[in-house]
Amino acid sequence: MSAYEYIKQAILHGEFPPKMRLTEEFLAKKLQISRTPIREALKQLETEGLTVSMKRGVRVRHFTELDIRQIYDLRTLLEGYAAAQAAIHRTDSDLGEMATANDMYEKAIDQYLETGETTIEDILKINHSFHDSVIQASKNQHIHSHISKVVVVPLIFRSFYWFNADQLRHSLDAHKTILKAIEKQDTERARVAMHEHIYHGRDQVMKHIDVIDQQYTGVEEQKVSFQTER
Amino acid sequence: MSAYEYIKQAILHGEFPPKMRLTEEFLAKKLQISRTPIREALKQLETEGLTVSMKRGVRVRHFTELDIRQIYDLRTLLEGYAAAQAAIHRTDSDLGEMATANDMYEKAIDQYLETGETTIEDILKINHSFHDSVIQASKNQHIHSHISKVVVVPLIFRSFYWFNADQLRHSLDAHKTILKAIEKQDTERARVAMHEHIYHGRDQVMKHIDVIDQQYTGVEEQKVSFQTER
DNA sequence: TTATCACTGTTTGTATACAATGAACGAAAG
DNA sequence: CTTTCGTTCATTGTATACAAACAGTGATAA
Repeated sequence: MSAYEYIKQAILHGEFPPKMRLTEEFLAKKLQISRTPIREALKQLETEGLTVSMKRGVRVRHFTELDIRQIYDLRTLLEGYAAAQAAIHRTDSDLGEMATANDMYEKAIDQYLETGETTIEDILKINHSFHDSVIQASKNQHIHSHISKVVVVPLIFRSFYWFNADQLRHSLDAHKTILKAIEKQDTERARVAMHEHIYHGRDQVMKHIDVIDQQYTGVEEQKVSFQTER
Repeated sequence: MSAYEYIKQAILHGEFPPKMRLTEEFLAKKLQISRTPIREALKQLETEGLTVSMKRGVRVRHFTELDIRQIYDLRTLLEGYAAAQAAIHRTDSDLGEMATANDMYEKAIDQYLETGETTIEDILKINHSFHDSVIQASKNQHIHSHISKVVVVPLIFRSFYWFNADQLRHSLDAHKTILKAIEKQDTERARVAMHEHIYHGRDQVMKHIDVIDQQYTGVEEQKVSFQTER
């Protein structure tokens, strides 16, 4: 696993919480490598928007409620467009891939709810692969990088994805609706269905956002908070 | 000027044409600095999509006609959304900035056509600042990075922006229409006006795309072409 | 002739040393 | 007591040396 992937995962899994200061040396010691590859990783994460480089050091970016809202707006716009384009350009093999991803999704959900041998992580991955297949079917190569940038942020809050059976079923139904619209080449229906699906996901995240905000206060070094304390 | 800015400018100005191989040592010697900052610059350019890293070396990305078409589709989507949001969220000071940018645009065009003391470069910059002011008025902080990624590619072809008087006037009118719609908070009109404006710009670029494609054949090293020659 | 293999040179990947910079701390002066 | 200045230390920025990887080349064998 590259330094980039490691740090990204650590951030997304909450190991490095928002506002935490990431010094190069600290990460280098942690990964047992030199600072050089660390710097590259940090630069990349910064251009992706996951970290913010201050004058001194790099910090994990803190996303406010407004940030999440705006990011979801963009995701809705982009994935809605992808769905509409997929409805135009989809081939039979595209439909096959989307259907496969969705079948796997259904199975994973069943397994998760019944036996518990499938984890939420697995479900998120499979969900992701369905969305990917839609993007692929849109035949716009350039849209992918934009969406991946916008998709990653909510994952920071994945620990709050305590999906219950209803939510999971609802999500599966949404996928099926989207798939059907793309199959029938109904562009507007595909776009709207994707819109609703993503906005529903946003609502789930927003429910927990204040809990999240609380959890990460005081992560930045005390020196900084002392100033505020006056 | 940082290495990143230098290389980016060089690419956008056609000094490093598409498919050209950019070895780190070459750039380091050219800029009289070590490879370390060069590597960072290249990594950043790669995540922005201006260069492509092969197994051996980094090359300036070659954009096909399809690429340009798809990139413009995304730009239309994003800037159209920005215009619509601006129509909702614009403040008086936003309107002021947009109006100022547009006044400067008008003056620059007049100067360019009459006295010639203003260059196309200047006009492009001012045009850019109008679009920026719209994005700013949209109040979505995150949209900016997406648009800047998508705006930069057509600049590679800026040498083909031989705008005539008609085109420049048309562009100015479009700006005015957009501005008026945002002022009146007519979201749909703002979006559509922006759509038309950008698609018109795309058409200008597409007219010259085959000329561009021809110009840059044979830039890659001969060793590669020899294989094809059989 | 063609395929395979080892060798060579070029180029990237990584480690490390040192320079530059900025923040924190403390001392001195108002 | 507060402000300002300079010193010190932590941290990033840059250069450079070396390791690793890969493409190209030529030799050898089928």
